[in-house]
Amino acid sequence: MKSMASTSDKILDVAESLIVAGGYNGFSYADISAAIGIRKASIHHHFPAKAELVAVLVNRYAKQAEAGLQSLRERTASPADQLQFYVDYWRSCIENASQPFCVCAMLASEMQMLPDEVASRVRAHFRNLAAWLTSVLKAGVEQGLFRLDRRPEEQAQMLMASVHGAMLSARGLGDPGLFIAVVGPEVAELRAITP
Amino acid sequence: MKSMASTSDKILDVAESLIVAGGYNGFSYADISAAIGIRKASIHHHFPAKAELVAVLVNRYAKQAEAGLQSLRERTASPADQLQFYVDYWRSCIENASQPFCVCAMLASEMQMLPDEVASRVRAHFRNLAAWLTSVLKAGVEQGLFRLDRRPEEQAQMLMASVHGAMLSARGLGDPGLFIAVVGPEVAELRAITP
DNA sequence: CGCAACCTTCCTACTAGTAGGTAGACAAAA
DNA sequence: TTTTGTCTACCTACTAGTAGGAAGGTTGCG
Repeated sequence: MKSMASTSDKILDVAESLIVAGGYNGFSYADISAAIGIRKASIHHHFPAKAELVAVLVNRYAKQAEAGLQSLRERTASPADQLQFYVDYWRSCIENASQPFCVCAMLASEMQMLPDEVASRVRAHFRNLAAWLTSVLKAGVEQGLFRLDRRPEEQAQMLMASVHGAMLSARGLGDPGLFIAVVGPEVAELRAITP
Repeated sequence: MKSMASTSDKILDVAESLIVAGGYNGFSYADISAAIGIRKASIHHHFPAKAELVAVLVNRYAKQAEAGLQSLRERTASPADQLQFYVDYWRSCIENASQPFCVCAMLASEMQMLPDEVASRVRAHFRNLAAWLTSVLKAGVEQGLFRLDRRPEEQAQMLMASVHGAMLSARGLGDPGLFIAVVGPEVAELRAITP
């Protein structure tokens, strides 16, 4: 049997899904308290302040994401497949509603009123993700798998925007299938243009 | 002299900019009260409940947007120029920080915890925007200005996602210029593929 | 006209409930 | 014994929302 998560991990897990649902101002210690059967004060023992809790949460999220992307790049030979796996990961998250939005994308929309300690970590994750996409695109170009119309840096930003925008459309229109309907062709186009 | 806006319009104006900054849960009647020098109770006189205020606000926003897009289609001959004006509108909003995010995109990210009366209006605006983009693309194809790889409906969804995703990237990375860096090429590509 | 009834807008003063956060007691583990 | 985790009980500030009334304009009517 597993499920031996520590209390602080449980707190972060619940907070994460609450943030995905409603953002930084969309949840409270009371919500977490109710969800995991612990008093508010006990949460303050683990995370004295809300800003700190979310900062730790974003740290953990970014670290997991980076590890996932890193191992994806190591284990998967083709940059084209790396991109496909990345997109499929989000497709399944959104379609089975397990995590229908990116934590950092959610927080990025509220950037203007986020505590500094949170905002800077969100920015860092955006930079990391853009860098990973850039490196995958570059590798793909070197291997003759992709031919890009733009510089890899620009194309990576365009791809990242598509992914986040597609999440937003899926939410806004209440149609999970929209995610892959938007992102799928965008990725396919990179592979198709191989003259 | 102008600036003879009614109190309820002032309330909506302030609420709009507060929502753009922090979303539905990111503002309170007290914030509006402080911004326009009126008591909280007076705001409740105009808008009894918060959900109603935001519903009216989204209605107004969607109506203005629809009128703007409609007149753009009537006054501007080329579908290619219509698209360009649309994108440039947002570029200037973002670059001079006058309204650096779409109200409905902001609310769409919080969709899961929005009151029904607000959520349905946000969905409606997304549908309207997608429909407008679709019709512009269709007209462009008919006039031989665009040649799309996908059906106009799909291409419109991809374009809408790019626009929203680009707004998010500009925010998340704190770089207003990113908006046009992402959306510009996306639009240019539609025009370029005219064999 | 004069005057009352009404309506709109705003106010002060309040409610019940929730926000994030604190102090200190207690039990179990190291 | 000290540390760790949890608890009860509490605090202050703020949340959306309500009650009741004052000021001023508008309308209808004798």
